[in-house]
Amino acid sequence: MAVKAKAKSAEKTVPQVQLESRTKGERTRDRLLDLTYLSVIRKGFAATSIEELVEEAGITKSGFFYHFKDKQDLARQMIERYADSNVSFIDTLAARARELHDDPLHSFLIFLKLYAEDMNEQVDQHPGCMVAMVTYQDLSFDQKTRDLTFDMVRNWRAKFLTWLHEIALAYPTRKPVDVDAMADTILALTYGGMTLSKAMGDVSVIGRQVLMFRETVRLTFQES
Amino acid sequence: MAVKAKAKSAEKTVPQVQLESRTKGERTRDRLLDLTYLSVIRKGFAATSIEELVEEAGITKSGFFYHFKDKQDLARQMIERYADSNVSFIDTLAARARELHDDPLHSFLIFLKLYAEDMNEQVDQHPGCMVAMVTYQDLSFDQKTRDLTFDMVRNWRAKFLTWLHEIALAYPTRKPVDVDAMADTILALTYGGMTLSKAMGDVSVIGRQVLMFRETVRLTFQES
DNA sequence: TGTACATCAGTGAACGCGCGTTCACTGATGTAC
DNA sequence: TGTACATCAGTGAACGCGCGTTCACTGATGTAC
Repeated sequence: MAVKAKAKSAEKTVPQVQLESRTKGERTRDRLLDLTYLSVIRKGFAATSIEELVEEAGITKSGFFYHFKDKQDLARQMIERYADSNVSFIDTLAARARELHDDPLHSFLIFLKLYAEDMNEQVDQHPGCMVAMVTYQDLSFDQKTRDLTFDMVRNWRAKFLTWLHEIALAYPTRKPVDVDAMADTILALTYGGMTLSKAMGDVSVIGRQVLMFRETVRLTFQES
Repeated sequence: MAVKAKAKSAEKTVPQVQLESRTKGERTRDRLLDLTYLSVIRKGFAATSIEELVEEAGITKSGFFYHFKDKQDLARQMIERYADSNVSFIDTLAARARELHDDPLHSFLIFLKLYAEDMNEQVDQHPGCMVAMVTYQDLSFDQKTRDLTFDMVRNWRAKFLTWLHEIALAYPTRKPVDVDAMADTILALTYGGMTLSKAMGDVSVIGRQVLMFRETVRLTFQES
């Protein structure tokens, strides 16, 4: 979420008031996508009305249809943007962990710690609950949108799997380890933990689950 | 899901055709609740229309309002019935496990095995995804309905917690164990595993996750 | 620098459809005497 | 056993509201010459 704008500013010598590199239309579109995201998480996609979105965005309904072909288009664009930011979130965290330790196991343990901390902070803006939404409301979203979501899940899963294979190679164990299931565990604990933390009103659930899992990973590969 | 009907049959000597002890109205109401459950899981509550439900049930829309005050009433009754069957499902499994072994740890391990097997079988009819639905669509359901759901979660959690405390007492460990987090893990893996298995099209996810967790429990308390 | 045209980012009014809900009515079954 | 009434489990028609979508139009900004 760093400050990114302001790429090429003043070529006309006159230092115009250009604090924002995006056009007016792009800003409106982004605002609509933000509002959609929040509403979908709170109420589901079917209960998210265009009427309501445009009121919050401060434009008219017809203005909405200038930006989006129809409601399905809105869903697709929202999910697309969400998936992108989500993948880059994980990539950043993974890169940081790799940076802090060369060994695959130790960097993975660091990654899990960073992940747990981040999850505790993100409280209500949980990334990933979108996956649950799309999964359980499969008739509200079209095929393209669902595919985007599931690709994201597979993407995450594949990343974890590669990493775990690397670890398994460096740390051979006596008993065989089900690395596939291990890769799934992070995702399962994330999605389930989010549900649970919302239901119980306790934001620390995911973090604690991930830390417990971290201990399991450590013990699995480090049984001296 | 055993055969339950047929309590008091023929008091009038004439052995009337009374294979079903429930009245006609009760049967219709139950059918509506079944259809609602399936539709809510597939599309969410807001996207579940009364029109559609009554068509599938073979009655008219006004017939629906004979059974339910309004749409919220439908949600409440559906969740209520669902929560009841869910609690009794867990209770049955737990009782069976206790029956098979006296020791709290071993019966718990048996319980987890039974639970894992059941989850693999229930495939599409996953109990508990209702929790995710209600949680993520909190504005579609009224307070009463949400409370019912969250009470169910707390109910489950409390049962696991009691059991784990019993185990911790019988099997003291060197390092302190976070039993609260452990109780949450079963729920988190269930809810997250369901999401994941729907997203990946792989029904075995929950079962494998629970079995991995089972191993963790065993190692935690049985480190010789 | 001024004019002509194109694109951007919308507005305002209208549409038809489906949805939840109401209301007066009804045929079948149950119960009282 | 027959009649009177009550309850059960609905029907059929109508309602108003909100929603997604369309369409003709428009003021502001950008670009070409």
